[in-house]
Amino acid sequence: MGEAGPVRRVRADARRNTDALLEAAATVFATSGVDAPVREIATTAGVGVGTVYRHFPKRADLVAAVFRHAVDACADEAPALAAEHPPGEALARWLLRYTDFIATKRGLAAALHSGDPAFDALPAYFDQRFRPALDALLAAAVDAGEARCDVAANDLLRAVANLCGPAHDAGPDHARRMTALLVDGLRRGAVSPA
Amino acid sequence: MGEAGPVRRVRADARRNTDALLEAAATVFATSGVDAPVREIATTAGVGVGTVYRHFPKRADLVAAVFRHAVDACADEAPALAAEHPPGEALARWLLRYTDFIATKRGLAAALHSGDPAFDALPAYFDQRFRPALDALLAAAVDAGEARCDVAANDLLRAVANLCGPAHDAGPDHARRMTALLVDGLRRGAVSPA
DNA sequence: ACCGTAGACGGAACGTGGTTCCGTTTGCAA
DNA sequence: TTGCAAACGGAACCACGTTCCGTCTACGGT
Repeated sequence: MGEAGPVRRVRADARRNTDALLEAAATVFATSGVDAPVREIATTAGVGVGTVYRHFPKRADLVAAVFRHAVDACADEAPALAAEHPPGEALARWLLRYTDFIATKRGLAAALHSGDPAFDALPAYFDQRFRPALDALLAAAVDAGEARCDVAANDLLRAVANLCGPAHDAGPDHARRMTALLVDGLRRGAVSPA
Repeated sequence: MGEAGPVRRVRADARRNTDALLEAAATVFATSGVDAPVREIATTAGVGVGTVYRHFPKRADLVAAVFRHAVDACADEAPALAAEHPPGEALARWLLRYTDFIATKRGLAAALHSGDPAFDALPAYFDQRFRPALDALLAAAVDAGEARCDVAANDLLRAVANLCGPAHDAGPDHARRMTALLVDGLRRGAVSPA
């Protein structure tokens, strides 16, 4: 099931452009929304449209790639936080980080439900990356007696996501405050470690 | 607050075209989805695009008009059914009719949440037409002891709509069967009339 | 019945955005 | 240094929504 034969090395400029495109797209999507024209992204990346389509055959593929990239960045912070903070603290910090992810990517999330086949695999990817990440944090916190044990990672992910749902509220940090509240409750019901 | 002065009569051909467009749009939307190009609708209606835009300044206005038209058609059947059937029967029949409406207009419903200002008034219109219509049927059925009295029209509308939500199920009449189930429950808990 | 005109009509033309094509350039291994 | 597979750029193409404007016509007035 591994790679077959000597993988033809990707050219350095090709990799550089892929990265530039991913970064440019993230910026542009944040600035002008997910509907920003491909040309704008190409320009921002200092690249021709042809190059965009070489790396991402369809516009939706680029959107999907940006999404995965963001998911990765967020998920990868879980172990990092776990290494630098006590379990309960790490859990709280990561959930706040996750809150930002959800809040930031609302536009992308909407696009996911557009029916485009390029997005079909994203929900699964979302789960596959976030669930284990949160599971680890949660287990550690529970073990350390710093979080209650009757909440599943999945429920937590969904709950926080929903908490950030309706954006017709006060200040921009409303979501963070709500999540903080939730986390508070999460850390209270803890039982002492065995 | 009434009309001011002699309203300049609308030309006969103008009205004919509006009707033709509404009908054509409904057909095309059902056939090719809500994203069908305006030109296709114009052609189907036997009209030039200029005429489409004379009657509906924005594409979204046409979509909204078709939606309202469909709402009207469905709501107007309520009194008609009430006149031809016993209350419980009328109620059941109309809810099935409403189920078809929901199932058929899923595409339109999705468009409603696109943020286009042309759709802002539609949810209110939906309520304003359907709630009273169902209220009447429901009240009559309850009075006749043919339906339980502890269900609100609003809840029923929402429930049926949700029932038709996920379309990843079996046969195309899945929604109708689900609604039938619901209606069954509705008619059971009835109490004899006073 | 006939006119004059407000208003309607059709469809070419325009602007924007996605996608394709292809001649040119370039990283890299021999 | 050289050869070429692969990558690049961006003009060109196509599909849409929307606008413009010259032409046509319903209909109230004579």
